[in-house]
Amino acid sequence: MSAGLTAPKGTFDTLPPDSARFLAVRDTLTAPLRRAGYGYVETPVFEETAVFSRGVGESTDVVTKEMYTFDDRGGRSLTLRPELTAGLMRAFIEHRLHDGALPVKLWTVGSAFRYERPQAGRYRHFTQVDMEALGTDDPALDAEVVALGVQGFRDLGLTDFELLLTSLGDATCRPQYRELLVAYLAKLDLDEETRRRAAINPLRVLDDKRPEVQAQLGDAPLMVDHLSDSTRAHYDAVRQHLTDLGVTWTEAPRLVRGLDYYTKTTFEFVHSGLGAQSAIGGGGRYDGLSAALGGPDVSGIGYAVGVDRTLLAVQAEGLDIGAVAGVQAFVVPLGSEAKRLAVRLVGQLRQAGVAADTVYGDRGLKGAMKAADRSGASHVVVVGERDLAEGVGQLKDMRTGEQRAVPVAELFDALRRATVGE
RNA sequence: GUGGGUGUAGCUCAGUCGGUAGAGCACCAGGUUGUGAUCCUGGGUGUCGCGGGUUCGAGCCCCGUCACUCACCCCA
Repeated sequence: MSAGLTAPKGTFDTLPPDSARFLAVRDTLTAPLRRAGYGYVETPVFEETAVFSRGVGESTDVVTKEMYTFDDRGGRSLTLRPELTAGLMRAFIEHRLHDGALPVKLWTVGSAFRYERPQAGRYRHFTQVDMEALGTDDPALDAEVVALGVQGFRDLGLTDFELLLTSLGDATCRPQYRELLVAYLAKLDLDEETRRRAAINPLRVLDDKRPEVQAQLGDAPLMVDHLSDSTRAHYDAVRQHLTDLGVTWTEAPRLVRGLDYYTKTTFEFVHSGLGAQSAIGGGGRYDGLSAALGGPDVSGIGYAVGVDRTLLAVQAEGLDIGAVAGVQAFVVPLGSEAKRLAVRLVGQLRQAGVAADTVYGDRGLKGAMKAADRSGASHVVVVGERDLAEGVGQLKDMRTGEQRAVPVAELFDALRRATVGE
């Protein structure tokens, strides 16, 4: 709009009243984690670049072309986190949490950064809720993690979302399957770009949305048909537990994730009201991540949910969440003497836990009443010169319009009583 | 990174054939020298994204550029 400073490309500001909805979504998504014994963790928003190049995977798009990487003044290569799991795992290893009781259950929420072409629901700066259950390879834990994700969306009132579920195999069966798939893809008529992708990560070709590509994949071999016995047993157990937990899902044998660390159970939450960027959350098991970062060979599972995208989903479904409460009481002074009383009264009310406000700047009575109306206050006190001369203020109920004189000394109590229970 | 669409007031938008801007909402003030939400009246709050070109004259036409947006890709 102006030629002045603007938020960087691909970023946005969240302002009132939308910001209240953002907070409500964020807190609703994390509540199930807190109820399930997950502990809050805070890690830096930037890490040594190796945390991501080794953790997320050297060959991934995220690492090769989407990271904000820079050298600091000490010559260290640092990177703004493109996701939150790798940093959490780094902290888990650094502080030897694996030496304690297992599983270690953690969650965090915060900013992530990726240099991508902005699009609906895709930004260069975004906010994720991230949770991890580390150190135990128990299918019941996989089910717990998935169910907690579902719970967050349910608590928001979302209905137009779906859980996509599959197993990506493990270190024993995936390499064999990968060979099968590579051989299959080699026979297809694919463009240069897709051929390159097939060489780096053949599984990702399965996820291609272009009809001309999909048309050729009709009888492509699927990972779920080539799982090892133990991996299959694990996946079966996960599904059994999910059924017991009342979670429904859609089998998605072609589901692929763009981060290299995923193994076995893999899932995505998609919402139908968001356009192309339909994934509001995703995750899975990553039994090789700790070792890749130089830690012990421990397993892990977790997910990331996009707070901004979930907010878009909430709005797409027209859900009324995080409505701004406004204040309960409002004081309108006329004249400098009344102003002192108003400031004092509002201060007392706030200390007593009553949400209160007054007007600032030079405003006439009409304008002040308008501000009082906008504030959402149910009760307003008007104090003018004439009232002060009589030692009273006018207490007005904004809903009924009724107004009565109250002695100045009793205004605080009268307002506090009037707003109780609101 | 590739391709399409759009940029006019705080917001949503109109602007004819090229003649230097308008509506609704919002906001402010007055009607009521002391009363909001209704009503009436008044107020435009603008670098027509930016830069250049054509023209007597550009919001409108041309070129470039930036931003936003949608899709591919990627993914939260």
